[in-house]
Amino acid sequence: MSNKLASSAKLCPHNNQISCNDCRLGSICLPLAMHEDDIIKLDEIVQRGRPLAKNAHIYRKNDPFTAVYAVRSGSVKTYRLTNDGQEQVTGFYFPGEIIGMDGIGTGHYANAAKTLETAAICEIPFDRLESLSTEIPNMQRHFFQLMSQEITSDQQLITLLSKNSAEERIAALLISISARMVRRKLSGTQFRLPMSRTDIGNYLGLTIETVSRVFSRFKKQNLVDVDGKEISLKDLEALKEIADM
Amino acid sequence: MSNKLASSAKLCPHNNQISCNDCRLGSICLPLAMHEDDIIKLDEIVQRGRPLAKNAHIYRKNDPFTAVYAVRSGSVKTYRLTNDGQEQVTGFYFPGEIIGMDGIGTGHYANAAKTLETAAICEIPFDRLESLSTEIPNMQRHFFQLMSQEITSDQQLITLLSKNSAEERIAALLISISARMVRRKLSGTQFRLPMSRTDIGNYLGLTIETVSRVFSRFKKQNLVDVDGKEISLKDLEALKEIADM
DNA sequence: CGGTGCATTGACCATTTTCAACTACTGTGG
DNA sequence: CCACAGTAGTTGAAAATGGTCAATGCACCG
Repeated sequence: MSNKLASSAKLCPHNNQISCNDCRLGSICLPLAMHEDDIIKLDEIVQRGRPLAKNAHIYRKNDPFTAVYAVRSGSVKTYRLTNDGQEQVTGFYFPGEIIGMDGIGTGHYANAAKTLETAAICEIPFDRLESLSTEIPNMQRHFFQLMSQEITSDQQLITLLSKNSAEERIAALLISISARMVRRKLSGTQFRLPMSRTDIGNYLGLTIETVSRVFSRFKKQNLVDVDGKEISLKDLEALKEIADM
Repeated sequence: MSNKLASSAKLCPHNNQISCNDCRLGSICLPLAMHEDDIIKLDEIVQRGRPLAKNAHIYRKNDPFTAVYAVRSGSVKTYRLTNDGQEQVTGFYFPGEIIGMDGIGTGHYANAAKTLETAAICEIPFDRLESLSTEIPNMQRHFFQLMSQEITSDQQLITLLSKNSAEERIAALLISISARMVRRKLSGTQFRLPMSRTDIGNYLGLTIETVSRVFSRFKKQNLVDVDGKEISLKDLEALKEIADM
């Protein structure tokens, strides 16, 4: 019976009874490279809320920093507001990825995070994570790695925005999402883009019209098949070539 | 006699005998908000090399990460290489600012850093800083802050590249450098830009020609006075307005 | 069934890039 | 000490990329 429960938990990522040990994201999420007994300690501090609706805020800019969050299911965007109130999307996050680390320094989140669709989120209170880090050296190291991954990915985006054309930017985003799908053992060539064209454009520094036109061009060149948010990458190699990797 | 030495040390930032306690960058560098006896401990691990020539590398991409560096005098740029070998400048750094933290995660620097002019650099071995951090809680906190400042400033650049015109980008850079001059108790309206037009353009995602034209336009509008690398900001308010702050 | 939000497409426009010519400055070797 | 090559910066004209404005389509929902 309890066995049956565990196995059904593996199947439904929205389930909030699941433990870090059972979670099939273990191989890419925080537990990555942790010993089983350390995972149990981590598991004890992780708060699993009920699934959030689409467009729900996980935290807002300037909220006091209390926790980092792991996406368990669904997807999330982070964004900043410019001085004149415009939105700037700074990242898209998929299951197994961690958000909220930008708040560590100041004690307040520098970004806001909201769900792009129904999503389940694990909350990891930072004070408890901090004390856990002193117990588990691997934990601290892994955490440092996550922070500097954030820096690295921001700098990749800087390069993309600074040097690449609209087509190159969009190809790069598709390739990046594809790779993250593969990491989750899902199809890297057929998936659903959870974000709107507006969000894509905002993230890549393009207007929604340009995004739409590039998708149409890619379609005409038989590089992709797009039907609204459903996308299928028909020629991954050519896309990688365009994305310049 | 030793008094005389100490006072002359304060005057010459290239001097490598100076201690963190005497360094006039103390108020903005790592010692910020540290107790005097903690500064002495920090001082013991800081390596002060002789001044580096212009265009000297402090570290290269993929060098093993062993230390972070504080700029003591002169200035530095950090940059990445794109897959096809182009340079992408990711930051300019002035005295009191810390570089090299992008290496913490992977154990290898993700960027390269080179001097823009003759510069003195303090090397802070990371393993010793790490153990010092366990002794001095403030130290660890301050260090976390530095890392997330890096994230925040990268994200500001992302926003700038994504949303702003050439004029806005350049105004924003000038305002940023001006503010950092003021922080060092120097003139915020008259200074020397240590980097080339090429570096500015590279950093801001513009061609060198566009940078040059924007400077000329600003000059015509009496916002600035430019003579090569010497610049004087004639109308700080108007520039701030353009930079959208 | 009409409304609303999101996406697509076209025509036109603006900003920035590209290409090219020219100037000023710097350092090196004769 | 001068000449000259090489580097850095400025300016102009033409080209291109992406943005703006506007019309239309389409799905979802009260």
